Amino acid sequence: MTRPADEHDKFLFDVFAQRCPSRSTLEHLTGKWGTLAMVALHEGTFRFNQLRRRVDGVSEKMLAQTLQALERDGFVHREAQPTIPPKVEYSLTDRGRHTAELLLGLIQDVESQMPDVMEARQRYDAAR
Amino acid sequence: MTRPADEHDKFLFDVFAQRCPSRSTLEHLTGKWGTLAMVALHEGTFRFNQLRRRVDGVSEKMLAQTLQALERDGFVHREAQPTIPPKVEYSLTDRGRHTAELLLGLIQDVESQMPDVMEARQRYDAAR
DNA sequence: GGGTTGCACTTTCTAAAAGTTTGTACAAAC
DNA sequence: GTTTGTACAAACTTTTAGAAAGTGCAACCC
Repeated sequence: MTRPADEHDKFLFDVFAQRCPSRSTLEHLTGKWGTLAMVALHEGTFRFNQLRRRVDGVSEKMLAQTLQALERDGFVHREAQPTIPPKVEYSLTDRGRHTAELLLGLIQDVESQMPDVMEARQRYDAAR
Repeated sequence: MTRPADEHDKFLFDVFAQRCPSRSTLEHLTGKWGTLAMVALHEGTFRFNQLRRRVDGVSEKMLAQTLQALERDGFVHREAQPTIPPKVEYSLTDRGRHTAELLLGLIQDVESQMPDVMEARQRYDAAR
């Protein structure tokens, strides 16, 4: 008799191990644009260029790449209409929405800590 | 009469704006090594090379750089003894510990979703 | 006592990633 | 009929990450 599957899986993945697939998934979510894309999509459905304007500073290439990685991991749903000009709508999957909430919490935490962060930076820079 | 300070600060920082200082703070935390370093330090105090072994795959240069950024932002505390050989201990500040808990939650969420992620990847790759 | 190892980095060099620009095939607005 | 917009892909350039070596000494091995 083997252990139940969910108890087993708990120990199968470890982000601290270099080769674990969870490492790349984490990077897709926390990479420079991953977090911003996820949290933007948490606000609703976006078309490609709409999303690009929301995520200030992202290049077309990187947004496409980021969205492809997130779609492949099952966080983002891509709905394309094969019309000309093309119309593609991006939204979160159920799983994506769940994770986006954690990322949203993180962003809000960071924004609220910024006054303290700015102060810490000044103290650090002054000390040299 | 002005608005109270905390209500004001809420709107002062926005990660979606390219030039907002909160953008770089978020990147320090969520960058490739930031998250791993924060969560490792959540387990306790580490010396430099000890941490390097814990965060599998990080180079000396990147770990030093990551820790400096996190120290400057006030998430990490650095305690150096000017002995030979040098002894430097890294730990989280109170603020760092608070944020590290959010990152830990994210990591655990990712690890537990990995079976689904692997399945999603296979479906995505099979569809071409 | 001579060689290796460990410490916490910094500096230099190269490989990989990010960013920029151009091209696509049309359609609608001007 | 020229410009604008769509959602990218491909080619090229710049920035960054990673790998390797250097530092200055002390403690261990044999």
